[in-house]
Amino acid sequence: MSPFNKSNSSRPGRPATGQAARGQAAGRKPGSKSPKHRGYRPEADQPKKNRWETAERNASRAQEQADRPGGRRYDRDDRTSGRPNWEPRTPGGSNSRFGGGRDDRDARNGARGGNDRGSRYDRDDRPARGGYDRDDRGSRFGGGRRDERPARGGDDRFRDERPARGADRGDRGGYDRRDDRDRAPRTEGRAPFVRRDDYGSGRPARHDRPARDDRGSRGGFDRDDRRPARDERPGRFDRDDRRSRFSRDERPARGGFDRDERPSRGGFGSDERRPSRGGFTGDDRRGSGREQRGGQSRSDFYPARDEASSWAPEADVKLEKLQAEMVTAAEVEGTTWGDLGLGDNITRQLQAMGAETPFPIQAATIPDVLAGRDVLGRGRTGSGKTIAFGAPLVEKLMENGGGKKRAMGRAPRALILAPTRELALQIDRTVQPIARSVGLFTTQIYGGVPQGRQVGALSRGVDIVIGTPGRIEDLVEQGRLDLSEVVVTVLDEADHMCDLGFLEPVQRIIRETAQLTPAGDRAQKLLFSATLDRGVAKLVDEFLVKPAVHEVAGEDQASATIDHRVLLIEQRDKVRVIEELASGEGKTLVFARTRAFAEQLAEELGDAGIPTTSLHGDLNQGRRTRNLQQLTSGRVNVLVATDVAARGIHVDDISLVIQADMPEEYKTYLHRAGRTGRAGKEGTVVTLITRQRQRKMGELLGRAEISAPMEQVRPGDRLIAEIAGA
DNA sequence: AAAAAAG
Repeated sequence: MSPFNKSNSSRPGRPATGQAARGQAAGRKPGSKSPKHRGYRPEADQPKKNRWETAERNASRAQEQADRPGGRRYDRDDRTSGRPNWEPRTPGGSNSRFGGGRDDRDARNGARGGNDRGSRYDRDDRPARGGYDRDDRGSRFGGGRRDERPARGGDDRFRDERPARGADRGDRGGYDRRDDRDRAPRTEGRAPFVRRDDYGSGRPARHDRPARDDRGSRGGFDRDDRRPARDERPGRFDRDDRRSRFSRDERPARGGFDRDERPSRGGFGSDERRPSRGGFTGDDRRGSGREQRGGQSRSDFYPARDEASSWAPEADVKLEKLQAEMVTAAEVEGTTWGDLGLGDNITRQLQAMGAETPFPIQAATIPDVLAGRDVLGRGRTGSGKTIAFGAPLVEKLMENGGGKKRAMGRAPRALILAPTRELALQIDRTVQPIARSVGLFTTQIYGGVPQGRQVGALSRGVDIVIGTPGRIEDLVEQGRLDLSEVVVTVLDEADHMCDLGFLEPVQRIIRETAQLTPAGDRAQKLLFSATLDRGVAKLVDEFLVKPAVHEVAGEDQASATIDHRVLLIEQRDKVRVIEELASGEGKTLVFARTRAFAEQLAEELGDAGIPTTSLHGDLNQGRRTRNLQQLTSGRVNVLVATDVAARGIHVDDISLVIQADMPEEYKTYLHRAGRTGRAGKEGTVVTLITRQRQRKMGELLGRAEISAPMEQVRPGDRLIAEIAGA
């Protein structure tokens, strides 16, 4: 164990293992007593700790009860019972001071305490697992008990044929200690307190390094270059150098104007030579001609956004829709998977999963994906987008599998990026069985869990990587994930992946993927979202060539099976109204704008006797997974979430979506609403606003093309009960 | 403001 590791494990709020964990469970934070320690805070802790012990006891009892099969009536969320009254912390205060500042990500996140590590709510979770668990398993992820794991299609059936632990979930417990030894040399000499920013910007040393264009083709066959032997590098700035392959200052300025230096990618080195950008609008197929791109219109496509890390609410602008090839449901009537070009194994698997015949969006995109084209797909929430890219992707990899199939340590050939871990997991649950049906392997790469298991899976060799940008980029930087053979890249929720904070990592990751397939074809990019709009231009312009654009005709909001309502309330009545709305029979998803409010609401609903759980970024990953599973399994009927749950997450039979806070963006409204009314079922969306927001809300609904009555209500009104019962 | 990275 390096000194770095020691301090690391006792960072405030950081989930700990082994000895440290026992210390924490007893209310001590090892190391934090020493002024030399990073976790040191001069006093201040004492009274709070006492409350903690009580809280932990209570929570532990509650969890034990709740965990017992057929245990007592669940009248209170174990998570919230006995919760101490926190002294409000300045957001990001202590955590970012000690643990944060690792890099610009923390700077971007600014005030926030630093992801899972600094989770304010982790502690509630800890006692629930019981100390003996940790001793037995040596893992803080012991909470991932098997019986609690979400069902995964086809998983068990294939367990035996898998390479050991390959493609497994990261949070099952027991991370790989050998990995620690492997990593030990790597962390030596690394300055733990140096912010990434410091070595990521303006350091003279950087200029020694070869500029990006000197590296020649990034194409992915220059392995030696891609995995520099770290030992050859000057020791002290090891990290810095490692960073270089991905480094920021080599990146073209955002928005991707200076393509000239790049080796011709698909033939557009500069804007002038760029072949019909209109391809993006589909006019290579449709001839829309609406895309007159004179030099002057550029700023429309690349709104000059301030790069500043400070966040300012942006106006909710409705960007132009993409001109797309329309499919109608009638057209695809009677089409089979085989007609679209999928093989027998995949067809059988799809049918085993309940997808008898293709949905329209699938029928539209699959042939183009198989033909090797770049594809943009827009399908309403719940319209089957995952299979639309997952199935043909697997088919393509299988066809071109060659002899490398199942080779140890083979590099992945497909990459699927998602904005949240839960979505990545969910995508894998769909794609993995399809891949398995033809002998291909997937693995999930996402943060919040130890990386050992993921790295292990990669070193055994996988075909499809599914994950979130942060960890993927991290493993690439570490040289543990080689994307140079990735010939199909999928962005789910692509418009969201182009939002500030996501775009740049995504661009860096895509730049690491292959440009050409071994056969010399262009590597494919597939972008999918229910709200695909001009926002993806930044990626389309840089990475896609003449993409096919598809959407399903007639899938507008008016045709959806969702009932929209807006309730005008007094601010002080909000919680009460939510209680009344959430006390109905069906599954209810409540959206709050901030984690703190989500947590508070969950607590208050629990106190009101409504079994409620929560999902947001202040929970550790084990807890997140478990809480979502509680809703899926029906153990609780109410989940309060931040927008982490807004996109993509599929839970059967959510009958009511409550927006405790109005969304900032019309697209967010559509995605939140899309958690209900899935696959033709009915659902209701209620948005609570105060009178001051009335106008804004009206405009937002207009952009979303939704008409909803606005009605004023007070707690106890019959209308509320009607909606709750609906 | 949310999300996304440390074994």
